[in-house]
Amino acid sequence: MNDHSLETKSKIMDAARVLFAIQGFEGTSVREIASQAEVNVASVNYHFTNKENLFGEILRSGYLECSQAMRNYFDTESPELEDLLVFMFNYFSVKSHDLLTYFKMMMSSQHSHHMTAAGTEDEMLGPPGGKVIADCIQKDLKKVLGPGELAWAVRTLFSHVTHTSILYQCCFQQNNIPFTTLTDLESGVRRLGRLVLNDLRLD
Amino acid sequence: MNDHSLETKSKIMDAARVLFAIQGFEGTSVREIASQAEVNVASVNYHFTNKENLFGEILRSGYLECSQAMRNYFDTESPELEDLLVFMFNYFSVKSHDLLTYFKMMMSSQHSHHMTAAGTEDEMLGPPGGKVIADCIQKDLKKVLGPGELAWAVRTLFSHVTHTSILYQCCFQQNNIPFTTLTDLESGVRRLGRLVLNDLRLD
DNA sequence: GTCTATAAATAGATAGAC
DNA sequence: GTCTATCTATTTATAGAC
Repeated sequence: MNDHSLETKSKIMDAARVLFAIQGFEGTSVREIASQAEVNVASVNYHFTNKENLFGEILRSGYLECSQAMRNYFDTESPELEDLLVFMFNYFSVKSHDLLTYFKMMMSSQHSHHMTAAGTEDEMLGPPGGKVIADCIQKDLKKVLGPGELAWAVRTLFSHVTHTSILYQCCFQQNNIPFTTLTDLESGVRRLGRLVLNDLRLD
Repeated sequence: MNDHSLETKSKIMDAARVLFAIQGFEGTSVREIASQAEVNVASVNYHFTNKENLFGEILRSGYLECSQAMRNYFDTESPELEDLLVFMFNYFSVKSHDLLTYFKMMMSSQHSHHMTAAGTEDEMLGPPGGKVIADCIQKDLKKVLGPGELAWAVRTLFSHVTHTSILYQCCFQQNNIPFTTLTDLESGVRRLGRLVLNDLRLD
C-alpha cells in the first residue's frame, strides 16, 4: 500500500464521516461518498470491501480517538470535573460528525452490533470517556463511590454533555433559539457538574 | 372514505410507526410497510400520496398526542415536578417508537423541516411537553423564573428524560447493563428533578 | 491501484383493470 | 378503494481492461 493509496483511503473516510453523520447510513450512497471524496466509485469497495465495513471502520476510529483524547486530557491536565465536562463538550462540538454517527448507529437495530465491536474499556458505562468521568468524580470527591451511585452520576453527566452537543448541532445553531449559544450551553454543563458533585458529597 | 378505508390507513400508520422508528426513514421501504400492515403496496401511495408525506403524518400525530397527554396530566393531576418527569419518562417508554422517530428526524438534515411543521406551542422549548415542565417548575417554586434560568432547567430535565428513555430502549434493555432497570432509571429521573428544583430555589 | 462497464437487485411511484 | 403489472431510477457490488 503506497502513499497514493493511503491518501485515497483517507479521502474516502473523511468524506464518508461527514455524509454518514448528516444523512445516515442508508441515506448515503457509495457513489455520493466517492464523488465527495473525488475518487472513483470502485475504489471504495477496493479499499473497504463493502459499505458496511467502511461504516464500521469509521465508527471504530472515531470511538478510539475520542476515548484516547478524554483519557489523555485527564491524565496530563488532572482537571476538575467541571473542566473535564467542558472539554468533552468542546471535543464533541469539533468532532460533531463522529458523535452523530455513533448516536445514530446506537439507535439503529441494523447497526448496533458495531457497538460491542467498538467498545473496549468503557463498554459498561456507555459512550467513550465514561470511565474517565467516573475517575474524575472520585478524584474530586476524594472518596470511592458505590457502583450504583457512580453509574447514575456518570450516566447523567455524560448524557447531558452528548445530548446538549447533539441539540446544538441539529437544532440550536440553525434555529436561533435563545439561551443556546455555545457559552450558554457551556455554563449549563458546568452548572450540572457542580450540582451533581455537591449532591454526591452529601451522601 | 368508508370504514374499510380508515382501517387500511390506520394499519399502514401503525406498521410504519414501528418500522420508521427501528430502521429509520431511508432504511424502510414502502413495500416493507405494506407487507407488515398486510395491505397492498399501492394503497400506501393512494392514502398518503408518497412516503415522505406518510412520514410527516406520523410525526405530527405522535407530537400532538404526546403534547396533549403531558398537558392533560398536568392540568388534571396538578403533579409535583418529580411526578411529572416520571410520567413523561413512562409515557416515552410506552410510546418509544414515536420518541425514536422524532429524535432521528431531528438529527437528519433531510427531514428536520418537519420540526417546524409539527411544532405548535412548544416550538421554542424543544420536544413536546417543554412548556408543561416550565409551568410545573414555577408552580412548585411558587415564583416566576428568569427566561435563561427557566430555559436551562427545562432543557436539562427534558434532555435527561428523553435521553434516558432512548438509552433504555436502544442499549440498557438488551445488554443487561447494571443499574439500568426501569426502577433505577425512574429514581434517577426523580433525583435530578429534586436537584434542579433545589438549585433553582436558592437563586 | 484505478478505471469503465455492467450485472443484479431494489427503490418509489403510477397506469389501468376491476 | 383495491389490485396487478410495470416504468424509471438508483442502489451495491464486481468483472475485466489498463
